[in-house]
Amino acid sequence: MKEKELRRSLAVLPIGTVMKLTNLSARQIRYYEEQQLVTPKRNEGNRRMYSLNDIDRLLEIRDFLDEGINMAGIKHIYDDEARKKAQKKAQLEKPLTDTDVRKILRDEFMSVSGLARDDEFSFKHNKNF
Amino acid sequence: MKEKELRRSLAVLPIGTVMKLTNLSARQIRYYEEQQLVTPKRNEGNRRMYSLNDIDRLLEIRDFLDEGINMAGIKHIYDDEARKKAQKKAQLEKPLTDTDVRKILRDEFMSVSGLARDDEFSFKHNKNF
DNA sequence: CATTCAATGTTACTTTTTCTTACATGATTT
DNA sequence: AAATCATGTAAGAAAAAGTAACATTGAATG
Repeated sequence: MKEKELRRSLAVLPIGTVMKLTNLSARQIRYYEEQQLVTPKRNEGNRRMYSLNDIDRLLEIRDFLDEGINMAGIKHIYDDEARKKAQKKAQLEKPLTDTDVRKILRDEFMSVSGLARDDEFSFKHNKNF
Repeated sequence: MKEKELRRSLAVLPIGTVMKLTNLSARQIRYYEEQQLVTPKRNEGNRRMYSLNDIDRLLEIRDFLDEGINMAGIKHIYDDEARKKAQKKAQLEKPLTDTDVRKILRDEFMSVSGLARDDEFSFKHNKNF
């Protein structure tokens, strides 16, 4: 469903439309952008252009505000989300390095065997593992 | 899926966006409207606002033109479509009459059996079928 | 071949929309 | 009370879009 994703991220809506769809004022919408909660594209003439994803985000912001959460709170929520997403993505993108694999195996081994001493069973410095 | 239908018919796009999405000039888009091939909404300020359905329609028109079909031809196609759709809708709204049922059955029978002659197998004038 | 017509381009001028910036205001928070 | 947050409002400039008229081009037709 890559197609749908693309459509939802297409910046095709002017701010006037967004105002109607979200019941937010232009001032509010621009302010939320200033606060980095949305990042609309700009067209050649410097007009803000919004995607369906942006609309969703703005509706969500509106709901958060209605719930009494302030800008800082909302920012925090989105920062959290972004961090988690970035981490998950990073994991999926590049497969584990050798070092990662060694670390995971060692950790696994340790937790299973209960070994935690730097003894003959340690993998430390064992480049051939 | 009434939700989706609604979204697709929401007039949210200004002509500038439509130009980009369809690769048509403003002149072309307005001309097709003049020819009644599309009927965008207008906002309070009299600016044309298009829906996703309108976009589809315009892309289709573009394709027809590319195929060498002229306005008249395209109009005809859409008129046909509209007539068929209206008919189907009318059918769905009020259940079939006895006459309709008889006609449908006869047509079906004819096409299956290959009979087309006015002979002893004909249902013509057989009110009791 | 000259004419006509359909489809589109172009230009001029007006109105609407959007932009930025600055200042104002009513709640909170400190 | 002073500061800060979220939003409103106003001014002036730039961009987008509207209509209307005339221009161009390619295809069909007498």
